Amino acid sequence: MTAASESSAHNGSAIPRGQGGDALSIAAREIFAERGYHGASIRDIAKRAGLSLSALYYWHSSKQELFAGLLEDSVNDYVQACDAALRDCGDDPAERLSAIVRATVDYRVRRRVESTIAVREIRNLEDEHARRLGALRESATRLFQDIIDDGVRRGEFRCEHPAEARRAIQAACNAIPQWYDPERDVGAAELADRYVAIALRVVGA
Amino acid sequence: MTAASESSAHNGSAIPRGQGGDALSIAAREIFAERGYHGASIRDIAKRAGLSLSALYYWHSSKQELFAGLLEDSVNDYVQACDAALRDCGDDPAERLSAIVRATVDYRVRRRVESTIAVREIRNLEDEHARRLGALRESATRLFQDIIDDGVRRGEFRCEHPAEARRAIQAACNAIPQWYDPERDVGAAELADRYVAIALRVVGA
Amino acid sequence: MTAASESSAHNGSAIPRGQGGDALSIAAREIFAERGYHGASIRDIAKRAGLSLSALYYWHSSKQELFAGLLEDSVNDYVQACDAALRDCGDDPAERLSAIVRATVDYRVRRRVESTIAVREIRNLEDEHARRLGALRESATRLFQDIIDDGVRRGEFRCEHPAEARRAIQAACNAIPQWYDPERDVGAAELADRYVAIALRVVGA
Amino acid sequence: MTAASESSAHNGSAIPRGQGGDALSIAAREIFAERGYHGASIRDIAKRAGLSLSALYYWHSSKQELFAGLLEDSVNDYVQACDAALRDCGDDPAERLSAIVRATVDYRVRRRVESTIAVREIRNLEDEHARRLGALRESATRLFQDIIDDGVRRGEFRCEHPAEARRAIQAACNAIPQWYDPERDVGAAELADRYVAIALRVVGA
DNA sequence: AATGAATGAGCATTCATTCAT
DNA sequence: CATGAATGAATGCTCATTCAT
Repeated sequence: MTAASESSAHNGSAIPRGQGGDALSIAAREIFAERGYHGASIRDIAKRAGLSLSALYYWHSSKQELFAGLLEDSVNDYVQACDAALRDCGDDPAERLSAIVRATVDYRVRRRVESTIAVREIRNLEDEHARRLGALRESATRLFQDIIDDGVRRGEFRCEHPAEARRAIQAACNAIPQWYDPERDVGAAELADRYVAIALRVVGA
Repeated sequence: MTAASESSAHNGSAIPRGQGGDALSIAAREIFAERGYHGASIRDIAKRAGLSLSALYYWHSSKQELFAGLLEDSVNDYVQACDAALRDCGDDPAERLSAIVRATVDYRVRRRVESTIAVREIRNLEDEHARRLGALRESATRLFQDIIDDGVRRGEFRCEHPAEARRAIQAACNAIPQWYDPERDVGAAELADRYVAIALRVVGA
Repeated sequence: MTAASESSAHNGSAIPRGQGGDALSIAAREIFAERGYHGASIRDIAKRAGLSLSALYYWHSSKQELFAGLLEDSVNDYVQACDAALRDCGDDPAERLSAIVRATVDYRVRRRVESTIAVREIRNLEDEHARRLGALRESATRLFQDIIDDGVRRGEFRCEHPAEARRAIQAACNAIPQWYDPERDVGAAELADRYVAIALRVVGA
Repeated sequence: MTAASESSAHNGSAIPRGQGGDALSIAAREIFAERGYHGASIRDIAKRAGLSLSALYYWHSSKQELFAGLLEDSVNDYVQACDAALRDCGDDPAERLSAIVRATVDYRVRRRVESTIAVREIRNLEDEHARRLGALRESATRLFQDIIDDGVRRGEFRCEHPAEARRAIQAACNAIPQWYDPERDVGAAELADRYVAIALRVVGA
């Protein structure tokens, strides 16, 4: 807010670097995931980060900004992971669908905490943040949809209702953080294989 | 926020004496669905019901009880709908899977508001309520799982990971209230047909 | 409040006769004694009496009236008991002091519950009630003081500070309900003997 | 209500930053003494301290803790005053009884406000606090009882019921804050003399 | 003689946030 | 970078009381 805010802290990426900032981001992620946006109190977040309430306000200008920063980073990372996966493969629809499902499952497993928030708490974003995140999310949706539509057009997928197919596949992947336990369940790679198989069946590959 | 708030009880004419309980349940359903458990304030619920805060406490002993009652009713109804659907069909796994998917989609469409709560807000139940609802939910899960396992055993379903198949199918159905808009999207029956088709593909029928 | 209030219910004695009224008075006595005026809720009083809240309002026009009625009856009874005790004895100061102490101890033991209230909760009376009860209490105080002053004047009591003596004796008697347990401690008669002995020592009889 | 409310902290000049805790304790003492635990609202306490409701919660975690802290401090001080008084005198029972009565009267007069609370409001303590304070109180009681029992054993006191004697003496001292008015009544030293004389008579010294 | 339904004011407490240092 | 102290608005809930029957 003062001179300090000209430093690297508040410069676009809403999650700042530095010890205090990192601890806060981690704590916020956990607590938002555990209790949801309204159930989480910034007091508890600061306490878990081992910092004072005022320190939190040094790094983030409000609860909403802290929350939005988390979500934005997470969804950005996810979209980038999808882009990267698609960049590394040809233009065969089945191959591309496999790649994006694999990227999605992988992300939901490896970053379970953020995913919990991203999947369930988006409605708590306000105004500007909501618009920006909504657009990002839609871009991910379009990645899926384009692949499926392309497969149908080429005759490689037999699928009468491509929009439903896409929703079903995304819903299945997005539900993973609700039940997945890394200590009890299969690893990310194996799980991805299984969801790829399911997705291919859903589109009638 | 959209259709829901127009169907609210607070529409000019006052609530007839003695019918406050119903108005409160309806208002609570809407507001919990819109804002989640922690985001909903009992003051707002009472206001939408057209009653005073104290009247809410005359009918329900706490916010948690009001919330739990809603969830319990909803999940009970859903399980009964599944049971009824399965009672009316033979023992062919494909037929049974179709029936339960159809019942699920139908419930999620017709009772979108409760479904939103039941699907997303269960974690906010405390103690006793959580235990009871957890058991009920698990019984619904078992209905799905038993059908799929049976189909695999009989060789009618080709499906290497039946637990994953079940999760995918349930996740897809449970996501419906998040996007479905009765004014824009297809009717319940048609939607059920589409999800039955998807489910049968997922299990490899 | 309506025609019913012309009956025997609200006619001076604030504690009405009749089943409901009695049950309420007993319950009120207990709960006011247990939790004090502000700690007691009329809901709990009605519940312990086995009646509805509205029934309480049939018999008593407010919490304050119910409370004041209890106190008034109790203090009236006490003053009458003192008067009666003094009427039955001669004019010897020691005899009279013994009589009034005996009457006081007896009342505090036999009507422990009311005494608890009368001793500790008088300050919660409002306006009119406070004035009336204050006067009554003072009349009891004067009974004590007159006896002691008389004894001093006659040379039967050797006592330099009669007001202090009176306060000490009353305080000792009034503290009885705070510790007395009828199942563990000596009976009322024996206890009265002991306090009479103490009182006579205090005034230097 | 009378002298107390004039000594309140809320007298025009605002509370200096960082000294809110003291102002709150003083205000709480006064208001708890005036209205009792349940009759006192923390809003009123904060208001009299010249602070906001939230500031009260910055310093004290709950109404109960605030209340218990006051009581504990007061009873601790009293027990220490008794200990100190007894440390400075020989082992003659009459001398010791005089010392402890003098300390008690002195405390009840000098710290009338806390004494009012400590004497009348202990029953409103919960759990842990109640246990701790109960033990402290009992230790004070034992100080009295041991002195009296010792006097009886040595033949210096003639007293058939030492427990009753102790109760009477304590009750008389504890009642002082209920009637004592520093502007109208004799000073602490003179009052202590009078109560010492009464106590010595009660035990038959 | 009593009830079920409702109310407005008040309760203790927690919230996100700000200020001064 | 970070803190301790403070705030106003809101929270879930209970209170004494009243209304209509």
